[in-house]
Amino acid sequence: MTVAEKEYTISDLAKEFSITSRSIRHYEDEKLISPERRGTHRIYSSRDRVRLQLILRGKRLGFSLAQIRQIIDLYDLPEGKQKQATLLLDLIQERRDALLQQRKDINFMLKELEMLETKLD
Amino acid sequence: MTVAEKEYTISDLAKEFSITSRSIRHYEDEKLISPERRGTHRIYSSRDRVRLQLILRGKRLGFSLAQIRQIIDLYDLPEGKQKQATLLLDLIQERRDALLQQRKDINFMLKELEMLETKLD
DNA sequence: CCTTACCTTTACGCAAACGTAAACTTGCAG
DNA sequence: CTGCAAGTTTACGTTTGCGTAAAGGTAAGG
Repeated sequence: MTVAEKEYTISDLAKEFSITSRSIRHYEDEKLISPERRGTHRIYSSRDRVRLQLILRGKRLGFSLAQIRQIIDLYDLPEGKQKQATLLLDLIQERRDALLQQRKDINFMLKELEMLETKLD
Repeated sequence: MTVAEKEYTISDLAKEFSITSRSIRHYEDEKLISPERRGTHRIYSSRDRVRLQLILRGKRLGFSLAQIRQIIDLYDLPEGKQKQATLLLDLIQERRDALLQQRKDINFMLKELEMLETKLD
């Protein structure tokens, strides 16, 4: 007996994350998400909702949709399959490096903003 | 006696930061930087170089050139002038909030990447 | 059955951030 | 003086990430 999964319409998610339905459909066009279809209508699961959150996080970090897809694809690993594990680890390392650089940039800018603020006595 | 300031050509900086001269000229078109002219040629000072670094940092963080200009303009305050200090402080706070959110996003993603990595035993 | 709200696809539009080609000009090295 | 590399402007082209109709399908209430 499977517990009833939560389901969402496209506008449910659009409202919740303050984006347009158009954007969500666009992410689908770009293969970032692929909700179930009930007839013609899209039905989003909790997993889809999580994917959308990942997408938006990536966007806030300035990643392109293509890059975000790369990251997301990492989550959909065939579990046991680590055939190309090396490639994946490389990709992960690459992403990590970018994120660490970004964190440095952020910390630098935060310091600068602080200095600017005190300058305004 | 002023110490001789370092000077750079456009391709000096392009090479150093691994971008094209076209990009640098574009930033100038968008009023993000305005190097001295010696005849028709552009001459970049150390201050210009720092500005360029700021621009690139902003880019790595996913800010638009327009947003970056806003940030950069904060650095060029008329020193004593805090006439619109409130507006500026608001702007600074806004930027800071965005940066803090980004840092959260980064930390989240770093954790996720770590989990993914261990999943590849 | 009909309205109303919400969904669908298709497709053209648009701003941002450069790429790229064209057609010069400039400034040294030889 | 002559190359030749590197600079310049002008302007059209390209990609990304949606906005915005247009034209209609669908489901639930009255």
